[in-house]
Amino acid sequence: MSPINLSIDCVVLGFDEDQKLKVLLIKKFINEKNDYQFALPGDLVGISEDLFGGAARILKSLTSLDNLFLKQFQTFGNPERTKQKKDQSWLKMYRKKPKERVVTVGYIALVKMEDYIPHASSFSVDAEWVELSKVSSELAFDHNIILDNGIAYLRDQLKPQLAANLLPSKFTLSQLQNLYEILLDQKLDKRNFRKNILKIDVIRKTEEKQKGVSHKPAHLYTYKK
Amino acid sequence: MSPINLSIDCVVLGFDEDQKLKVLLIKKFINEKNDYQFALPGDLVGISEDLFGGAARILKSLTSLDNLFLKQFQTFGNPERTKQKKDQSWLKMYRKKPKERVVTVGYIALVKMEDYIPHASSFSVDAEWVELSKVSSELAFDHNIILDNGIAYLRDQLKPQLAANLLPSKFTLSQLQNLYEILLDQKLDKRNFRKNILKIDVIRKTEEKQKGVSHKPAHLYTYKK
DNA sequence: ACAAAAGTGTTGGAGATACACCCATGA
DNA sequence: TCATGGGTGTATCTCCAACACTTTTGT
Repeated sequence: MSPINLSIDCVVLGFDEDQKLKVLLIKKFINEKNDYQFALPGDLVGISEDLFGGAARILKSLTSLDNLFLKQFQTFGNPERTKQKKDQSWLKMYRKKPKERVVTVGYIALVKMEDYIPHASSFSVDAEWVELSKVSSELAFDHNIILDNGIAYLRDQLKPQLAANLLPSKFTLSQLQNLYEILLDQKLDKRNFRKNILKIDVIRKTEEKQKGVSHKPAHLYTYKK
Repeated sequence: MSPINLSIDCVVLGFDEDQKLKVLLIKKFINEKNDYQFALPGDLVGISEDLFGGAARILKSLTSLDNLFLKQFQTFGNPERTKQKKDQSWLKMYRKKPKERVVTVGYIALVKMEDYIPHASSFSVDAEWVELSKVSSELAFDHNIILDNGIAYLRDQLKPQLAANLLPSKFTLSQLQNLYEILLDQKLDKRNFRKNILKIDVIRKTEEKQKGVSHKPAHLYTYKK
């Protein structure tokens, strides 16, 4: 029986200073002519490597960050998922056995952009933050599906604690509200939002305020503990 | 690189006439002396078999039922998950390569006990419905963990539609409430429960009533559509 | 002085919760 | 006639949604 290969693919999300939700994509060169396609970062699972450990390894090699929010959300096992024509060129260049089936475990990772070190990637290719709405619909393999499922998973897991993993360590209430609005895909009432988030008692007002903004500077908050 | 094997394990739940939530376990004989252990039904994934299709195949061979509620909930990939001593005997008897790593995809299935045909199993072993609270803490491999995670998944996915997959096609409101109470692990107020479930308009009262009970017979309801 | 986002309370309505008694049947 | 679960309505409370103006800064 021909074996099934197992890989991990990561949906890595960041929330930028410009208040946009972005995903980290890998630019894969698929031939000698510098043609490329985008893909989610991923790799085959090591033979004695834990799945979570594998995801952490991929993340670390990509961002040099440890201890990210990192959660398995779904496994993708369509036997045809790596069989499309568009994907054969890359497979032939980089995989010993390009025709073998690959099942992949999807992980979602949240990173604070302030901690992210550009070009820390040890991938032999470029990593790039792409705004969600601008992601190509022609990612490698079934990565568009994986991405969509990852985002959907995040949306319905959204809890106040989750946002802590995307925001800088000090943030304004408007930034937090913004993030919520993007993830929930709906406008929220400012006064109600503030009432609610303060009531559940997970964030604390600091002494500091925003600087250099041409309007009333906002107080900065942090997550408790 | 030594390959990673991929399997599927199913947490199959039924809601009995005696109002207990039960899981379908396989009795595995682990040596020639008729010693056995219990395990979740599962199998290796066929080389060109879809994951969902594989789960459906296992379910069908076990219950002869099609079109069950069937949902992937988590993948378990601890490299040590099949390495415990208690599991070696069975592996040696039934697997060609008992030492190879196995990663397994967990599916949860809900079956209507009225549709279930006892002894339909084509497994060469016995299948047995076991009340959840009475399940051995020494299932094969990491199956206790898989079971617990499956139940937890179900609890927080609980929606009215879900219950339809566990109840007989005609049921009383008390049965429905009972099921909710078990899944949510809390008592619910009878009047409020009825108000709510009727308001969301997913069930319909039929003409029929319970028979042969030594108290006021309850109306039977069905799910709409 | 103007533009731009920060910050702040109150009210009405909907939905959730709490609660107790009579009814129909079989034994 | 008794035991058992079936079936029903109301009052209260809590939570959520709606809503507009003043403040502070940079330009």
